[in-house]
Amino acid sequence: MSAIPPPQEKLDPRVKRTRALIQQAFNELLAEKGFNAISVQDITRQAEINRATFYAHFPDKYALLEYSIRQAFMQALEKRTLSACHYSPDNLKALVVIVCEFLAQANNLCKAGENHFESLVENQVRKQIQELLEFWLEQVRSELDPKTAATAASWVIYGLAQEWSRNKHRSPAEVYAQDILPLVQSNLQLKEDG
Amino acid sequence: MSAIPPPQEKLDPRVKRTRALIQQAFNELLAEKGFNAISVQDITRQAEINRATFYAHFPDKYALLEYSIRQAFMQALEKRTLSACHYSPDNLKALVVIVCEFLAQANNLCKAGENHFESLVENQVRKQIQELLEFWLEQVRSELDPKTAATAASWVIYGLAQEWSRNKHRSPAEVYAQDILPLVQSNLQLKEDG
DNA sequence: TATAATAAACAACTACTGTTGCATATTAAA
DNA sequence: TTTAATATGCAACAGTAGTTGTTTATTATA
Repeated sequence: MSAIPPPQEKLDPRVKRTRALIQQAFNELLAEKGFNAISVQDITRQAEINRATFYAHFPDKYALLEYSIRQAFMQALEKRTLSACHYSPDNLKALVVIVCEFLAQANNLCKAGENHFESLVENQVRKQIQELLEFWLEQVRSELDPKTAATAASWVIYGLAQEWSRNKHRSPAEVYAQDILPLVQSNLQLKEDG
Repeated sequence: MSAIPPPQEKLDPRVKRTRALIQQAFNELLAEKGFNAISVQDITRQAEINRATFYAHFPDKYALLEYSIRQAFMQALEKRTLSACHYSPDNLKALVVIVCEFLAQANNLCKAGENHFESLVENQVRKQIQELLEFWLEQVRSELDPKTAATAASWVIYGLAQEWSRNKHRSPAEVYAQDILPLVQSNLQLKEDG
């Protein structure tokens, strides 16, 4: 059994049930206390499964968080069918909005300053941004190689979105995305006659 | 006693000694096994101090790593007297080189894929890049507010340097820094007639 | 030098981690 | 329906994480 489970194909119903129980328990606990304060014991007590069973699915609570975040962010992307799209300024702006809103929501889940929480969110979200950008850039001409441009842009998007999400007096995500769009685009270094 | 100790002022010699022992033990252990594999017990055994004493100085091993990284990166910056400088393209390039070389060195310290290690390094290093850039931007005119420009540029610098440092067949840091300099500068959105 | 402050050592404690071997229950497939 | 595979439950294990109260040793200061 894989530790970070791949997209659910034909899954043993027991596995499906157990993972759902873990996920639900985890979400409930996240809502009531910070990620740091949650132990694997807490999760398995809440889910009413055996602790050893948890370790059969995830190496530790950090892997569970990574998995949850990845799932949630993929869902946010797919809800707006962004993953299947090509590059356009509008799509890029939509991507920024999604990241902003996702991080704002994530900030509500964890008490301030939960270092590991933030780091794991970042890793998972930024990687997916980068993958999407690389996919887009395959179809568009840039001054740079696509890998470098996608890397630069993904870090900028994530970084700015995170700063925005922590700002208490922030403008709407749409407005902010519009504001920083030129900055983000400058990292893609697109050729004008593309 | 503060958990993340401030720059050493007049410090009780016992405190100084203990922290030095912890640091040294930590570095020795990092050299021989990955960060994940190191326990607080390991550190205190190696340093020949009591385990409770460790907790009097650092909340956990992650805080110790943060402290070590911060110290090391600050030293790398100061060695080239960058922190006292103003903005110039040459200084910006030098900063990129420093980050690249620092990350290349850090990658040697930890076995591949040590998730928490990388995250903590990133947090500490990127914050310091951002602080320095904000300091520079106070003296220079930009299209954006300094905070936003510094945020964007700091994420790009860190992100690109990290990708570069993981590339097995990488060009010299100087060359790479020169290549990506325009990209980095585009995030600062400097006014030409500054 | 005498004294007050405090760092470090020590020991004990609760709780959690990650793992293992085995029994039981569920599932899929012949 | 029978059978083989496997997920889960269960119990126990050694090891670690943090914390606490007390004692001892070191330091700074009057």
